[in-house]
Amino acid sequence: MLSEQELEKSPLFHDISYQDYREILSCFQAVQRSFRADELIYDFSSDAVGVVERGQASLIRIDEEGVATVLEDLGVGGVFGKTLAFAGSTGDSLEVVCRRPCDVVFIDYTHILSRCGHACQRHSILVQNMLQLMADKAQALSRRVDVLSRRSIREKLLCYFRQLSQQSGSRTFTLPFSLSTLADYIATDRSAMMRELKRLREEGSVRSDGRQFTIRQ
Amino acid sequence: MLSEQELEKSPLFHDISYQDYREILSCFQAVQRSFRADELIYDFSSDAVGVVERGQASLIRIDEEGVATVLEDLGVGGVFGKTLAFAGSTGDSLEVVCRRPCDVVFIDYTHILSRCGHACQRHSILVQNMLQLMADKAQALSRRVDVLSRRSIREKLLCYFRQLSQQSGSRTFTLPFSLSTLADYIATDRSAMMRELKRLREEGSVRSDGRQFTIRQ
DNA sequence: CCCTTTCTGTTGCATATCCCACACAATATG
DNA sequence: CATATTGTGTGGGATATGCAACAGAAAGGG
Repeated sequence: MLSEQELEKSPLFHDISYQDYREILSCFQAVQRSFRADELIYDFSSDAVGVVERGQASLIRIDEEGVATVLEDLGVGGVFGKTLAFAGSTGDSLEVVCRRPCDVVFIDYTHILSRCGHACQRHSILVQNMLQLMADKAQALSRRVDVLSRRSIREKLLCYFRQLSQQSGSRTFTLPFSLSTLADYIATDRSAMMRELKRLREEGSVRSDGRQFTIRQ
Repeated sequence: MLSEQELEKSPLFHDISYQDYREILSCFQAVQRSFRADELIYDFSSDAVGVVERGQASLIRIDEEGVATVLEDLGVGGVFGKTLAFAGSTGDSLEVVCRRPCDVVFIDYTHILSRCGHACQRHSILVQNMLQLMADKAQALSRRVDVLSRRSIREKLLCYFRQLSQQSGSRTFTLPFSLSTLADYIATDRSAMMRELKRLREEGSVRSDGRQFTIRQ
C-alpha cells in the first residue's frame, strides 16, 4: 500500500484520489508488493499485469543453453505481463527480475478490459493511465527494434547513441548500463563491440569517458 | 465514413453504436480515408494517430543511403503515429505505405488522452479499445525484438518460424511475405539467409514449398 | 581491510555473414 | 502477347563478427 505522497508519483494511479486508489485496490483485487535486488518479480505463469511504481527491473530471456538476454529495461511506469508482450512462444523461459529495490502493482488484465457497472469513473481514469503506459512501452520497444534492425555493430551503436543523445537533449549523455550489458542490448559479441567502439573513437565520431559519451554533430 | 456493416468489424470502434460512431468522428475531429496500393499514408509530420480499419500497410524506414527496411507490418487494428512509436530519432525518414487497399482513421492523440467533460461514455469505450490495440502492438513489437535479439541467422529463422507455428496453431504455416522481405525482416543479407535455409532443409529441421513451411517437432 | 566478483580493454584465430554477380522462374504490366 | 519487374536459388571471395583467453581496473561484500 502506497502512502499519499508516494501515490502522487505513481504512473498507474496518476490523477486518482487516495480514497479511490484504496477502493480500486480492493475492487480490482490489485496487489502491491516490494522486492529486493535480484529477487524474482514475475515468471509469466499468471495472467496478471505488473506496473513498476518505484525502482528498476529487467525482463530477461533465458534460452535452452542458459544464455540470458535482457529484452526490456523496466523503469518507473514499466509494464509487463503475459498478455501484454513477450508471450514466450519458444522453449526458453522469461523472467522479470528486480535490479534496484522495487514496488510493483499487480492487476488482473481482464479486470482492466472488462467494462464494470460500478466504479466506472475511477475505472476510466485507470484505463487512460494504462493506455499512456502502453504507449510509452511501444515507444521503448520501437526504439529497440530501430537499433536491432541495423545491419552492423557500427550502425547499431551509432543509432543507439543518437537515441540517447536525443533523449538527453545534448550531444553528451550517460549510458544507462555497463558496456557489457550494452553489447547484450544490441545483441552482439562484447569484444567485437569494443573493437568497433575503439574504431569510432579513433575516427573521432565518438568521445567517451567511462559511461559518459559524446557524439559528433 | 464506414457503413453499419463495416463498423462492426472495426477494431477501434468496437462495441460503439453507429450513432455514437458518427458523433465521435465529428467531436474528435477524426478523419477517415481510403488508400490504394503503394500510396503514402503517413509521413510522421503530424501528431495524428492512425488506425488501420481494413487492408494492409507497412511502416518503413529509409536511411541516409536510401536503404528501406520494414519496421512494422500493419494489418487490421494496426496503430501508428509519431507519439506512439518510432519517433524517428535519427536522420533517416519514416513512412507508412499502403500494401493492400486500406481504410485508415486518423485521430489527434491529445483528444484521446484528455478527459473531456461531455461524451464521456463514448470516450471511455474508445480509450478502452485503443488500449487493446496498443497491447496488441506491444505484443507484435516484442515478438520482433525476440527474433532480432538472436545472435545468428539460424536462430533468428528458427525463432520466427516457431512464432508463426504457434500463431497458426500448427507445425505448418505460410509466410506472410516473400523470402526477400523475410531477410529484411530479420535484418540480414538475403543470400546468407538462403544459404542457412538450405542447411536447415538438408538437416531436416525445416521443410518448405514456396512460402509454406513445416518445422520439426 | 582483503577477497571475490564484475567490468573493461585487447588479441589471435576461425568462420559466419556480407557483398557482388549471375541465371532462371514467377509475376506483373501494358 | 511481349516485356519489364520482382522473387528465388546458388556461388566465390572479402571481411566483419564471434569465440576463447588473458590481464588489469573497478566495484562490491564480509
